[in-house]
Amino acid sequence: MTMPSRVLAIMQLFLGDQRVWTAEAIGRALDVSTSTAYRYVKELCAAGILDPVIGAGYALGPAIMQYDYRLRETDPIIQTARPIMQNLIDRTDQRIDVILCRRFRDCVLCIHQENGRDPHPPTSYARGVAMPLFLGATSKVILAHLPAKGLQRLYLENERKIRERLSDATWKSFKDQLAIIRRDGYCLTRSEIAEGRVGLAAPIFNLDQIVASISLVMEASTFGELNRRLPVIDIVRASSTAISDRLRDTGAEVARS
Amino acid sequence: MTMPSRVLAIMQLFLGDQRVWTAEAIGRALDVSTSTAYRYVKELCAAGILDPVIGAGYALGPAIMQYDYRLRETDPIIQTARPIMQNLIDRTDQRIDVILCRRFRDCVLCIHQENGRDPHPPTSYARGVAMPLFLGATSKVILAHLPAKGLQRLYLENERKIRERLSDATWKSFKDQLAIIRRDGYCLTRSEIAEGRVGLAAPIFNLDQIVASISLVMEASTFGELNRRLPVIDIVRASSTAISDRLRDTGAEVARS
DNA sequence: AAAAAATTTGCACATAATGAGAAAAGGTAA
DNA sequence: TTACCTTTTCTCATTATGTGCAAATTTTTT
Repeated sequence: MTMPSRVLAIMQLFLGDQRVWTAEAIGRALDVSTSTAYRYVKELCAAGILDPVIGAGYALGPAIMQYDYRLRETDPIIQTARPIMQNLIDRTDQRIDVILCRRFRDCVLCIHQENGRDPHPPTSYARGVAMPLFLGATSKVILAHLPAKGLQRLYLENERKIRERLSDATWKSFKDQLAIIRRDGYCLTRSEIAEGRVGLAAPIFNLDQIVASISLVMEASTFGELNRRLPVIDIVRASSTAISDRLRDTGAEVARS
Repeated sequence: MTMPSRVLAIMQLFLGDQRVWTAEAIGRALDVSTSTAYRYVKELCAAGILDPVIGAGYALGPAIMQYDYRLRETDPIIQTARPIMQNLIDRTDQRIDVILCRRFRDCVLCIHQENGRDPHPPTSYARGVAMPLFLGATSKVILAHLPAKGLQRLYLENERKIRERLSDATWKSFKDQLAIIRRDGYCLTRSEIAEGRVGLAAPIFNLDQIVASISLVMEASTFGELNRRLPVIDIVRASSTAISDRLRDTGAEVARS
C-alpha cells in the first residue's frame, strides 16, 4: 500500500466515525511521519477535500459538495429517474417516499430520493446511505437480477445478520423468493428495514443488466389504503420500465461497476 | 506537481464540463503515460471515487455520495442551522427558499438549502453550487465581515464582471455599502443574481469570525407582501444570531479555511 | 513575554512510482 | 468458432520522487 492510495486512505479515514483528525493522528493511522501527513493534508486542503478546523485538526471540506453536485446533475440514471419519481408521488400519495438505489460493493446505496410533501415518518434511506444487500424490497429486487454466480456465497456470509430480522431464512427459501421476484418484476416487503414500514421496489435495467431500483417506502396503513384505491404495483412497475426504456432510447452512458 | 496531487488532479478533471474521461485522456491531461493513468484510475475506482462507464471511460463514483452524506450529517453549521432554517420558512412563507452559504476560495458556496413547499421558481443556489463573491445579498453579507485586508484587490480583479450587473459600481461605493451592511447586520438585494428576485441575508459568526450566511430568496412580489405582514428583516437577523449563539454555546468545532 | 504546540521547509537517501512494451482480457464482427 | 480489434493489466529496469529527520517558522496558549 503506497502510491496514490495514500491520499485515498486519508480520505477513507473520514468515512469512519471520527469527524476531525489531526495531522499527527493521520500520520499514525497511515504509519507515516507527521511531516508527511502534513504534506498530504496540505494538498487535500488546497483541493478543498479537507478543511482545517479551528481547534485542531481537519474535517471533510467543501469540494465534496461540489463533486456531489456534479454527480447529481450529470448522472443519467438520476436525471432520467427524477421526474418519473416525482410523478410517482403525485399520482399516488404525498405520505410516501420514493428512493432510487444502486448496488455498491456489498451494499445497496441510495442515490436519489423524492419525498412526499405531507408529514410522515422519515425513511432510513437517504442519498449517500448504504443499506445491507439482503434486507428490504430495494435490495432484493436488485439481488434477484444479479448474475447467480457468487450469490450463495454472499448470502451465507451474511446469513447471521439476515436471521436477526428474518428468523426463518434459508438459502433455498431465499433463492426461491428471488425467482418469484424475477418473474413478477417487483418486490414487496413489510417491516424488513424499519418496523411497520412497507417497501415496494421494481428493477431498472441498462443493456439487460440491472443498474438500479426504485422503491416506494411508506407506512403499512398508507400502503393498505393506497393499494385499495390504485393498482400501485402496476404503477411502480410501469415507472421502472419507463426509466429503463428512456435510458435505452437516449443511449445513456451508465456506470457499470 | 506530482505526488498526492496526481490523484487530486484527476479528480479535478471531473469538475470540468466533461463527465466521462478515458484513461488515455486522463494520461494526456496530466502528462503521464497511459499505464500510469490506468494505475491511478484503478485505485480511484477501488475507492469508489470513480466508476467505470460502460461504453468507454470513467465518471465520478458512488463514494462521493457517501462523503457528502457524512459532511451533511456531521457539519456543525449545517446541523445547527437546519432546524432554524425550516422554522424560518414556517414562520414566513412557503414560497421562499432559505439557503446557507459559506465562503470557498473566491466564491460563495451553498452548503444547505430548505425550500418552501408551495410552488415557486427555483433558486440559482443549490447545495454544492458556487456563486460569485461580489453579487447578491448572500455574498455581500459575507464580504462585509471579512478582514478588510486584500478586499480591494479582490474587488478590482472582479470589477468587470460586477459591472455587467451593477453598472454604477465603484470600489468606493462598494466599500460604503459594506460598511452599512456591517452596521445594520443584514443585506437586501434585488435582481442581482436572477431577475426579479430578492435576496435577504444575515451573517453567521463563530469566535467573532464570519463563517457563513443565511439568506431568504424569493420573488420581489412575495417579499413586498411579506414585508408588509411581518418584520422579515428582524426575523432573519434573529435567526442568524440564534445560529451564531448556538454554535458558541455548543463549542462547535467549525471549519476555518 | 515566554513556552508550547502546530505547521512548514531543506536536505540526503532509498523507496516507490514511472514508462515502455508485452501480455491478457474483453468485446465485436465475420 | 476464429480472428481482430480495444481496453486494461502486468513486468521490469531506471531514476525521479516522496520520505524521514531535524531545524526553522508560525501560531496558539499561558
